[in-house]
Amino acid sequence: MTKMDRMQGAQTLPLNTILAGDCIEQMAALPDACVDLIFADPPYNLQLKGELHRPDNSRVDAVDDDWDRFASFETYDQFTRAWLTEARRILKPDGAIWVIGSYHNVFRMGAALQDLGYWILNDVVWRKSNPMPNFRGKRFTNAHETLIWASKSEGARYTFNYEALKAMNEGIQMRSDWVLPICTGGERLKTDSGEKAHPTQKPVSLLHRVLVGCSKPGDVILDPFFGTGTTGAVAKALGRDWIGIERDPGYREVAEARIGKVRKFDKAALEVTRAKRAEPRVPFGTLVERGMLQPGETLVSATGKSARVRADGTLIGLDVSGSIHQVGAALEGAPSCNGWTYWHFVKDGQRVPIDVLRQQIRAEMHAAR
Amino acid sequence: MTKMDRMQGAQTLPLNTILAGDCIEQMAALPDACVDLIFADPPYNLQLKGELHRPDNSRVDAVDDDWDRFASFETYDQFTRAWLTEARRILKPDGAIWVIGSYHNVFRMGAALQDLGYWILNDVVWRKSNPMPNFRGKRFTNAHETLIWASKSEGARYTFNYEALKAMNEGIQMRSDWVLPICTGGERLKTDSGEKAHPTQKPVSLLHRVLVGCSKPGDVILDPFFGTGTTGAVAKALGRDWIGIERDPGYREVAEARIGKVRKFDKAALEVTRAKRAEPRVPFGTLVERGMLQPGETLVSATGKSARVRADGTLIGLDVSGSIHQVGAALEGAPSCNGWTYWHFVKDGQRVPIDVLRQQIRAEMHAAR
DNA sequence: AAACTGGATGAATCACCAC
DNA sequence: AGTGGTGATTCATCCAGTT
Repeated sequence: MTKMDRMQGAQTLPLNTILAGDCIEQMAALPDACVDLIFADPPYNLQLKGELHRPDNSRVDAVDDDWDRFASFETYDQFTRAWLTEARRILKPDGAIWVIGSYHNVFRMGAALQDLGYWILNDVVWRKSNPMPNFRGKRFTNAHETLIWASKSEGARYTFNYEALKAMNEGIQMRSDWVLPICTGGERLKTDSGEKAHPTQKPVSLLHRVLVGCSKPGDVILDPFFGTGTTGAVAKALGRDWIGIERDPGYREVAEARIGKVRKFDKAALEVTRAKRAEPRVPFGTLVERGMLQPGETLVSATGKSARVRADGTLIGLDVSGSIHQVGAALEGAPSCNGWTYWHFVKDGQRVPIDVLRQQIRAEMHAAR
Repeated sequence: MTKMDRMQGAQTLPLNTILAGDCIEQMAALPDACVDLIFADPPYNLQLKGELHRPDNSRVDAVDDDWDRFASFETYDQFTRAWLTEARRILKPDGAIWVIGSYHNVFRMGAALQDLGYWILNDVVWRKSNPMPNFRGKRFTNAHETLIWASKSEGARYTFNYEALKAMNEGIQMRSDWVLPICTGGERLKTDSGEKAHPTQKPVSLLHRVLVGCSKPGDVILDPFFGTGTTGAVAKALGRDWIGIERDPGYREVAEARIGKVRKFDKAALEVTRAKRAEPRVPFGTLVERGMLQPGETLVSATGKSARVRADGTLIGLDVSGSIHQVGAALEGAPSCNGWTYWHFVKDGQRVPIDVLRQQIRAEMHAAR
């Protein structure tokens, strides 16, 4: 792309503004092949039924906004295919799209992307370091969301800043799973009355990684579900042009104010994004799952006690069952016990502390970082 | 389910065998509602174009077997919907399914599951601790695969061993992202000539977590894409019955030999941490009947509320009377309240939760059994 | 001042049995 | 099948207020 092209585009495109209205209609008013990258965080169609309370009886503030309600999967699919069709038309031939969703909607979006001729490059998992737990103990903690990265078509020469991402990841190739905290604290935009300005504000760190990895300075980034404008804020800071589309006047107002305060190349703000990296916790159950220890196998202590391993990674001794720490403490009559050093397995007649197995797993995890 | 039902099922179902042939035809020959859990690892529809080479020019041994090739998304969808339809028919009403895939096929499977009436419970990310790097540096390291866990229909009472999974994870509830290594080393089955026996053999650890978490001893587990039989091997070790379906005689042979060598873990090892919900119900009135609490006695809460015990096992407070739960909820203005943990009696100046008395009764019931 | 404590909160498809 | 009663259930983080 020459400088001249960019100048012409800049004259006709509503750069660095928020378009008011429905995203399909607003995209329809844009010319063909004018956008380098699209980031889209559409309604998830959560289909929540009743209220949910935490064990302390406080009420969970659910996403029950009108914009997230659809009559059926069919209705949702029609909506999805309509906006993805317009999005593809306005993408440049070597442009790309990122979409984000949860299991409620992401499978439908992925299938639609493929059907419409997009070419999926990766799916990326945003592993939340601090998700909301499953309060009723009925399912796994819903601890991630899924992003899909796709080019406009097969064979397109999409932008991928491999070295920048590798540098961002301490010299190791960036993987398809990203550990990032959810948007809380000072980053979370509030109304004057102290409520959250938007129920699903995405963290700056997520957009930072997407835009650093998959766009260049001067690129045009479009977000058809702009909300409170995280995409615009990060694009501005990184020296990209942006176009937002948002229906809700309240969200637009918050986004305008927010982006107005952003300074270009504000490196200090971007450094906040790094996720903390502590020594990984290795549950004892992992050793059992991986077959390093067998259910039924006997562990022994230096004091001559013994217990047997169960399939769920608990131990069972005489009259007691529970974690390696609990059973160790009970057998010794002690208030607490470090099961990792207390318990040993027997190999070739030798007692080996189970902590040796934990070290092996930690070594693997470290290599995979 | 009674013992008799299980015996009848055992007589008609081809338990603990590998059925030879196409999975749709073989499932069609099974009766309605006969299976507790399905684990399915279908062809991924990978669509690899040419050969892939590492930086040192060695060739990557990719999945390019015939069974993994489909002419188009339409063909793949037809196949997917056909086998998922049969799978749903043979599932018991409270049964569930796990499917695994990558971005090539998982979006199509997820949408099909929803369209066919399955109810998605979680999507789970298998985060590989040792994935193959992206040799060309054109994309993110493809470091995960996606599993979908779904019940047969909305509202079904699926099996979820919450406490066992929590125990397996050092006392913290299990999340939707699982870090597990890929299947390598001694676990990876080889042919006589030393090649991989199957291109996509799944690790035992993955199936262990699925089966410990979502099935019970004695359940019937079906795997319609059996391959080298990881599902059968883990099911046998965990004391579950299994049915495999596999087209390829070579894979069947490897699987048979493999499963023949597996030993079932003993009964004590298969016992898993039990949920409190499984404990017998004790009416509060029993404590009064047995004289553990006296009619007229005052109970107190940690929040400073109080109420008095009546002879019929109800409480009476200011303006309210009813069960321990109802009075607690009313006094707190809460939607619900667990009276067992909310109310305390006073002994030697100390507040003691009435749940302690319930535990005494349960211990007696246990001893008398 | 630094450390500690209590409260709040986040895209959530979050019981089950007896009558 | 619908209703009502019992009673089981949470992790990481940030902030405000206190020691």
